[in-house]
Amino acid sequence: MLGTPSRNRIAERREGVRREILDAAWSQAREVGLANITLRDIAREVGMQPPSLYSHFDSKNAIYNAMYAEAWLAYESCSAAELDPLPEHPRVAIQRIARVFFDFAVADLARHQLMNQRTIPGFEPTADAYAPAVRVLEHGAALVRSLGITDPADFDIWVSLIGGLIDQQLANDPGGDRFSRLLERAIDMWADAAGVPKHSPAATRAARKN
Amino acid sequence: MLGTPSRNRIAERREGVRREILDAAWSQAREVGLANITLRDIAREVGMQPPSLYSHFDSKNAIYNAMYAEAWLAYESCSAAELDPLPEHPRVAIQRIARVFFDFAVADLARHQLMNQRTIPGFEPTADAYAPAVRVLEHGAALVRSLGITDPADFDIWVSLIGGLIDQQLANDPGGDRFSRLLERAIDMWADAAGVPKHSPAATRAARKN
DNA sequence: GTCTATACTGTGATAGAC
DNA sequence: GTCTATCACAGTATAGAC
Repeated sequence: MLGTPSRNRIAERREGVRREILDAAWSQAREVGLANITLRDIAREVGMQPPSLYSHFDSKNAIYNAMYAEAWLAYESCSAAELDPLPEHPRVAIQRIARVFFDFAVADLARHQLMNQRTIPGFEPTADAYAPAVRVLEHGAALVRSLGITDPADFDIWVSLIGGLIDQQLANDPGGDRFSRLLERAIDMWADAAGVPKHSPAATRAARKN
Repeated sequence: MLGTPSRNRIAERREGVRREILDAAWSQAREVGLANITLRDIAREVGMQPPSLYSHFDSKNAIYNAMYAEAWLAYESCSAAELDPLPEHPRVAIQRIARVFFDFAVADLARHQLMNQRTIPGFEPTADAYAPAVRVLEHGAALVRSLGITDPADFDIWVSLIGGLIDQQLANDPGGDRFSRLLERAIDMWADAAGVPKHSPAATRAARKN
């Protein structure tokens, strides 16, 4: 058995190559745009011949697919870190969730295009890759419900509002904060309409006693 | 001079060919997706050889450019028709503008992608083609100002809200009305926050007398 | 001026030797 | 698993017939 790498070692190495390919794909995407990456450039950055990529991914779209899953998993752990503990005050909580999502999206145009827009012509994520995305959305919906928002229409409007501001920010003021500045105000507007309490839970409890 | 077509005839014919090419491009875009049209398919639909397209357009992006201008011009005349006369009641007016834009966008995915998203990799409209778009936006801003909304931030939020609902409708419920149904409610929410009068101008005038 | 014929470059993808 | 060789197809360019 000496000199024969174990199954684990082989799997590790293989996983390492996949990582290198994906890292190269991300760096290319940020450099030339998500839609403009080429297998040749990725291969060159990794240090192999273009067809060799096919030993690790079935197609270019399979690379996009892995990147898609990766992006949503990254957001999932980012939000887990940033939104725990969730502020007790519903207004503050809803603002915070919106802000975390907004900033994550705006921080990386290529990633946002992949996660939230259908900007790659033939690409659609597989069910596996899509799973984290629906998990995040469902988690957000549950959080909003826990704040007393029962009408699903309110959740849909909340999502649309945040997404709309993100798109405008990236399209019409990239690198700036023209729309980012408006997020709190817009969410507050929504919270007023949806009936999110303006005061803290403690104040709500105190008021209820009267 | 007999048998020699006049300058006008030639220009007309030339313009006719341009129209045929653009029509073919639109029909292809709706069939296979905006980003997936090819010069070969366009040429075949028009009945000429692919390189002949270059007698009429400098490049594929020049075709996109003409389509872009055309789409915004189409919206400009659509909105002129649908929004004249603009309802006197500010709430009704703001709802109507939003609805006209929403329906125009949702009616044609390819057109919306071209007008409002940066979905074509290398394409950016020229200043000429962009002009109708800024005209429409400025016209919308002026309309909103005329309704008493003086803070530009309110206009930005209004635009983001409509755009966000359009994107969600097209991405998550194409052909349906899940988000279309929410437009009135969302705009009303915005109008409340922006201070658009709830009652008619006549009622406002009457109230002011007290 | 316009169209045809042909070719060039770059793309994703495949086959088979090692 | 990686390589070399090659394919099919895209957008693009140009030379030359009409």
